[in-house]
Amino acid sequence: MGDGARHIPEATVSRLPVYLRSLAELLDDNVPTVSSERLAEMAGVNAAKVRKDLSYLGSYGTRGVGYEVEYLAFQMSRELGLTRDWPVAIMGAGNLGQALANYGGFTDRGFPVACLIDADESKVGTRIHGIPVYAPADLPGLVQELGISIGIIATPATVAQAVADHVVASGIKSILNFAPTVINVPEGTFLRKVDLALELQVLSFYQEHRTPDRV
Amino acid sequence: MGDGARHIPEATVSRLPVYLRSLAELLDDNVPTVSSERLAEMAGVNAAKVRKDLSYLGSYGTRGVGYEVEYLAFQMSRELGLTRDWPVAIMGAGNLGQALANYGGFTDRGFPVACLIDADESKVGTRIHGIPVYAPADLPGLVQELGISIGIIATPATVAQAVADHVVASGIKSILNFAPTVINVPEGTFLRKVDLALELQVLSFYQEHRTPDRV
DNA sequence: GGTTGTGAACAAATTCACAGCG
DNA sequence: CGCTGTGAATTTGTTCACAACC
Repeated sequence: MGDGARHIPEATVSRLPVYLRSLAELLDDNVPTVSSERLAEMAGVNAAKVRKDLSYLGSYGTRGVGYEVEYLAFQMSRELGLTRDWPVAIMGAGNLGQALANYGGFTDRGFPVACLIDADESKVGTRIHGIPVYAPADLPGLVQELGISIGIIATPATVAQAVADHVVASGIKSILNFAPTVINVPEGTFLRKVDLALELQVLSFYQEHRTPDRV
Repeated sequence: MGDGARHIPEATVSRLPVYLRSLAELLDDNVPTVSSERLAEMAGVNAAKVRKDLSYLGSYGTRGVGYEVEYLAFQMSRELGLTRDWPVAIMGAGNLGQALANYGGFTDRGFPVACLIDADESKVGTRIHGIPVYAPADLPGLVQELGISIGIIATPATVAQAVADHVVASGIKSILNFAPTVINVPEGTFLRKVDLALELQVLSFYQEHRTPDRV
């Protein structure tokens, strides 16, 4: 066991998955050690940032040598809580919900899609891409039985807040919101958002103002 | 005309679309003016931040009153470059590409999906959700003819860099990357990324470390 | 009175630069 | 000698607090 790191900055936390992906590539290629310089190149950041970020996890490097890939990958997975699966429920079996259910990337990375939830009676009881569709009222039971820990909101914006409330009431503590609206959650619930059109609007801004190199 | 704002901070730019969405709601409800306080509530930030952010666009508020919703929305749209459409090309007609093509949110917000591009010969020439599928070699011509300005990369990670290079070579200056890998673009090309699994991994971290209220 | 717009104070994040160690 | 780990410096972003103005 043993630890030694506490309070990792938010900015660092959101870069850890990027480093982990790079480490996975290196593992695939049987590369035994990696320098901060090389890891920075792979992750698209600079070397000082890599070293500072990794230092929050502990002193896992060796001066003059670099980081042992396998060991660092293990420590990072552990820190990120990725040594176990986190089943997710996708709220909304419309376009976006179905697409996400069919997107292999979640299951591959330890986030199996346990169920889809939709209010449409005609969808309940069917399977979409192999994933069973349940009614909203079934959610609390599913959370218990399947150990669902994350809710992905893929509903229209109009109902997103109500759906989020139901997700929280069902005992889920983490929400990833794809609906293009702000939702509020109580203390103790973690919320992140992905706003697809927002990203395009930001690109539009920088296209108008032929400003920087990389945004 | 007249202007008066220059060099808007990145953090502000990525909040502008959120404010704009709130303003659109207020417009729908025929609300004539809005205070920074109310706008902050709708956008999920605090009032001081709203005022500072809006001040970069110019002095569009009235002390003691607030901001005129319609006027502010117009100025913001103009600043974001949203007074015209920006046609996009989706690279990759697999799961994710098809889902994005079918996702109404892009077209609705001024980013019509002009085409899908896929290397698979059997898909080329067909239509998916009404969007025509072309071969990669057709891209430069399409950029010219359809005025495509943004490329959305929805290919597997393995080919994402090559696809990005092709997008850039075809004359596109803005890229939104959905592939779970880092891609490099030359100076003068704008790049943003959406990493779906990354967001879940960050939630996993905070779930392990029962840390904050909101992430 | 009410609300904006903004300098000044503060906090977070990034980068520098080098001592410390293998 | 090479590369990490980290304090210090710098930059960027946020929040405060209040004068300016309607």
